[in-house]
Amino acid sequence: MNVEVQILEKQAIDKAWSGISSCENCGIRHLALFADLEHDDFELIHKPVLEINKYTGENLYNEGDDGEFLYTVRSGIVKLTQYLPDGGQRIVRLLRTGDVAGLEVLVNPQYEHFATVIRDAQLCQIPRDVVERLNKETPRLHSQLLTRWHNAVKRADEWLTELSTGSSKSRVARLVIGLSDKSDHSCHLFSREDLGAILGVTTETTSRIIAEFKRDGALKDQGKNHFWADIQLLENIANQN
Amino acid sequence: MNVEVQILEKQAIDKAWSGISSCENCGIRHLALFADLEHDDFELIHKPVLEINKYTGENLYNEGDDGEFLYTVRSGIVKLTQYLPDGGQRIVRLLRTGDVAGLEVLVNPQYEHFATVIRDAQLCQIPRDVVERLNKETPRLHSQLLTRWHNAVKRADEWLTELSTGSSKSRVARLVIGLSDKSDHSCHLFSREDLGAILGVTTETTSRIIAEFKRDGALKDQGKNHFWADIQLLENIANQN
DNA sequence: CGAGGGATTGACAGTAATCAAGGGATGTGG
DNA sequence: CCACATCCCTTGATTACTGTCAATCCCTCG
Repeated sequence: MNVEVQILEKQAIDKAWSGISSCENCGIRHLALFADLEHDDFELIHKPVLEINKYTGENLYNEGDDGEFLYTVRSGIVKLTQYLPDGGQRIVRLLRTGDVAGLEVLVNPQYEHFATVIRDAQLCQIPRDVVERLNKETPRLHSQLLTRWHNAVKRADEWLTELSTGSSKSRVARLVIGLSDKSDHSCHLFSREDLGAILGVTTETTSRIIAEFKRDGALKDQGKNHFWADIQLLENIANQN
Repeated sequence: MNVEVQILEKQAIDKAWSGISSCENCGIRHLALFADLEHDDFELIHKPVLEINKYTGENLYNEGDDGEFLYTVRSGIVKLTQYLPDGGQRIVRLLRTGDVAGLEVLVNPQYEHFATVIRDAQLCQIPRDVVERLNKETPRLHSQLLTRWHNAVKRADEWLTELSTGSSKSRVARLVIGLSDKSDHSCHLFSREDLGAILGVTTETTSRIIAEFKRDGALKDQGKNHFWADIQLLENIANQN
């Protein structure tokens, strides 16, 4: 952990101990796990909720680790990866603002994925105890928890039907669409390796297809894996072969 | 719906109205959604929970339908299917004894899949109201609900890493292992079309690979899609190419 | 400027999809 | 009881796609 993170965490610790209000007044609370909590509920938080920063490539936790914390994503993107016995790997989900990493520890003591930041992220690190206690003592957390689980399943299903069905080209097109901001056609991609692990294809295939999209004008390179995307054209590609 | 089903449903209706005890004394309750409920909780069930029989090929509900019921699978197998805009289809999950179809209606009013029986099934049809009411009034349902959601996500992730990663041959091998009873090496498969839709490959490819397994002795045909499986050999196949 | 890591491209082999035809079981009607 | 139709499974031939191995390019960083 670098010095900058330590300092940020120090500030966060101060904030947490100086008053639980950090959660109650959270700027993204309407998106977060604690959205429905009321004033008194926050009294139940007796362990610090840290606000931490993690940078691309850093790891949150590993599969099999004892699940001490849940992480709410405030900004950035986290990937969840699983490995096969033969070494094959697959990214099974991406987490973005409002999503929670490590929900499974409320049911099972160990993490079920490798969680890695793939776009600089700001996270809330919530001790498992806190969520368990709130879950026992206030009904206002239940519906948020059910909603998170529901979203995870829904996303997993879409991942399967949209990103793991059809030709490589269709799948890359669907992924690019999913990573695009439809309002301004901007699109920030990940490394070809990660894109491949999301789609279950090799990095070479991914690279070839994205290069082809660039040649066809479906993507316009703006440097740093940042592109302008022709959504309509990509949708046509996604729905044909 | 045929006459036999009507008669069975009639019996089930009689049972349900004759006393809510049908759920309280359910033979598979330890596996079911209501596992943790206590005597008084059953008083909250004011609508009939029907026990229905459905046969292979019959449909439980369609994507987009208004979700009036949840279904607990007592026996048999139900597939959940999703379609792509271009007509492609994909089976995203199989439900077996103890699983619940249609959980999503507790969060969202409409079903999110097509649910179809692929092995003759006995189901409990539970009105959504009943579960919602229980969920509001007794905390003992929460942990079961969270567990169901957790299982659904876990299964979805395994589906992706094990059944949608690697060569067709590996994937078919993994699927066959997953459908095998390890204690007696028996294995009951589905139609080649369904197997293909589970794996995201064509029926021809699936058929070729299963035929090859038969020639190699990994599977021994016992008629009616029933096989003896050499698990060890299949695992070797799954973990190489 | 050189080193290193990711992205791209090429050539080729291997795999899976497609199109098409046969085989085998089941069920129905003559 | 047999002939035939139907449905699904199997197989073949061919094409198209994707993985593999290897080389090169490009950008960033030291």
